[in-house]
Amino acid sequence: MKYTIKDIAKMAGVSPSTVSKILNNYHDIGEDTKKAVLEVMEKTGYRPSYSAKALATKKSNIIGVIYAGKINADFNHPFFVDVINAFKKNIGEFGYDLLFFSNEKFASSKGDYLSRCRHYQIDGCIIINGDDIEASIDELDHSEIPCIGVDLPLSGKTSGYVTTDNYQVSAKVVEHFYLLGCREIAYIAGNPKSVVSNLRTEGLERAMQKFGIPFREEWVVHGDYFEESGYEAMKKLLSHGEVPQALFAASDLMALGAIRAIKEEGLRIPEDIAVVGCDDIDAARLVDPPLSTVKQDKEKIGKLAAYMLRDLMDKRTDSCSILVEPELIVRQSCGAKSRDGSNRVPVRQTGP
Amino acid sequence: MKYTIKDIAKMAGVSPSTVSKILNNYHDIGEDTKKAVLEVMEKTGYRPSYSAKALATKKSNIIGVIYAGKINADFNHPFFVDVINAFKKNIGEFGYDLLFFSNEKFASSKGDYLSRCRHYQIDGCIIINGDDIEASIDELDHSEIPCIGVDLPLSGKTSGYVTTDNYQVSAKVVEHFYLLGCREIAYIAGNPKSVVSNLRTEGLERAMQKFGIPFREEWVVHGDYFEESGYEAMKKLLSHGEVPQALFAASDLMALGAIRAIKEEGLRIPEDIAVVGCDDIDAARLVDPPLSTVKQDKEKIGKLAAYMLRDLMDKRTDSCSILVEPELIVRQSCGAKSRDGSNRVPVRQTGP
DNA sequence: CTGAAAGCGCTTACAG
DNA sequence: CTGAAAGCGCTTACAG
Repeated sequence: MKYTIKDIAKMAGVSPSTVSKILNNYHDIGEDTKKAVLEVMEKTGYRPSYSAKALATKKSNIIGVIYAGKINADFNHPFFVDVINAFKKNIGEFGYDLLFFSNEKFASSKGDYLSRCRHYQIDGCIIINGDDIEASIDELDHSEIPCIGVDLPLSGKTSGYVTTDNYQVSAKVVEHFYLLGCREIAYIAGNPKSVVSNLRTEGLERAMQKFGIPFREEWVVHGDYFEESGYEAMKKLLSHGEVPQALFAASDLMALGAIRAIKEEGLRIPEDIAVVGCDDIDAARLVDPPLSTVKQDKEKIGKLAAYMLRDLMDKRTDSCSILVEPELIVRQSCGAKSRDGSNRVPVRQTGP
Repeated sequence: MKYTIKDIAKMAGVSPSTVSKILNNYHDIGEDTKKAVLEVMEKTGYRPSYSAKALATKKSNIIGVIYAGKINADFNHPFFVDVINAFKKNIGEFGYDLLFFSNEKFASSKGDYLSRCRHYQIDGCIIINGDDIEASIDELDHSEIPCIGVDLPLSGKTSGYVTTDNYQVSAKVVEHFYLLGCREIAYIAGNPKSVVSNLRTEGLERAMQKFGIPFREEWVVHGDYFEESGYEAMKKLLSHGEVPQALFAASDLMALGAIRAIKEEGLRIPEDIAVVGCDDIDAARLVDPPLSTVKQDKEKIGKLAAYMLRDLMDKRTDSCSILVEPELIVRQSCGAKSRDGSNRVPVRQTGP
């Protein structure tokens, strides 16, 4: 049996308006009336209709989740899945549910995000960055609907974004290598069309400059984030005849591919080449040698996104943006730790 | 500017009823009228209000996604994330969006899934199985709302479920070991409270019986699916003094933990102990030796769930259930393939 | 402190 | 083939 606000009103001997006010925590309600109504609600297990409320208030308590642009995989993206997870948890505590747009049905009008948000009367959006962002994201960004970008700089008046400080990602690695005495650093970058990837390359270049390490173009090669491309990239790097002291790969998978190539050449890790990856995937700690890597604070990113979006929706803040510090996870592949886990004193000689 | 059905009607010189009929593809509409209205819609970029429609029709075009019971992680569960991904893709093509319930806000009434589904006028549900299922799942299962369980047998008149054939999971491993000449098979099981885990244990027992292999209680030990528990379990197994010819672990992570323990004892894989895991996580193909494993067909499970739910919602079918075949992925850890990838003739002697 | 009434934007018999 | 009217279940000024 499904009850409406009218039923409850009748059963409690009051008007629907009164019930509505109790539902919405108005304070000018008599104690006795309130108690009586609450009792009826309890007894009947009454639950207000969501769509009726949404229709009347033009508010939905629903947050839209958009995977913008081309993205390798929606849910099973190793980075975003954790971010969304943390986001869901935190925004859930504010009473919002999450609506994932299906792109398939509306393939033609897929881009028309604003219309779709209005259609559902979405209260706010979280937009996950892929490659080749559609133009209509811009439209949404600059609409009246609050949006938070993840790894995607938004500029609308009711928008904000959270990103890992991608400069720091490479800067931390460079610093670490520097302190270990490595000056010849090779780099396997990601897709040169990706904003994130380019920020990291830039960060690497700057950090090396800062430490007075020469940045050599021929030691930068691009992959596609997957293992095979890391293998190929490393083969190419080694084909020059020179062996770099250290390697930074923009993804753990590429780092693992590179390690395979290095081993095939009969070189040792970290003795001949120190390796650091990026992402901290599960496999990183399970392979041999355990892979040092840079980890993004996905929990914090998701949580910040939730809090920022809430503030935006409540009009407590204007557009805002935050950079989150990445963390360097030191395992054995970079040579800073010996197999038994103790710290090792850097013994390398600098320069050729 | 937001248009309503009234605006469109006025601009096209017809009644709202007519517009509504065009929106809903009624066939008794004059060609000219239709064309005129469509034109206005196009020009204005009109999008009907979702909540108004939902209120009037009591249909939402939204599918609820419920993670029932305690589950280690919602989105980043290695198995379910792929299932949901495939589900989303397929159900999206039927025009449905996905609503993920936030459990946090409603912690007290968390269990009251039925109310919440009615509240949103959810058209159907997909329910993901965790441990210790709440009683209210049962209520939902037996309600008028169509539900599909994943790894969760539902019994309602408008419910169905899809599961991997968990008997086959262990049966395939046993058969494989048998053909390699292994008769002494140890097993690291999962949580003894988990239905799935118990089905697999049962399947193992039966299959071994079928092949005339003795099932020894002392060679079954339980873990919690994570790496450390696999390590501990293997230590325990080896502490008996006897070394099994083969090991099946109910998760890849436990298999990797076990491999660590085996290596520590100075034993070789697969020469001394052949190992097969379960899940086919990324790390499985990246470790040394690459881990043989059993893979569930997550794509198919997600797709079937979508099709079955659609049929249930359209009342094209009654309750239904499907078992999906698992697949054995042969790599090097089980001894069937040599390092160079060629097949190896089983050379083991049977028995002690 | 409480209630009558209009309105949110659709759909759906029903009449013509 | 088209339209007038009632209804879906809430909220919100407004009056008292």
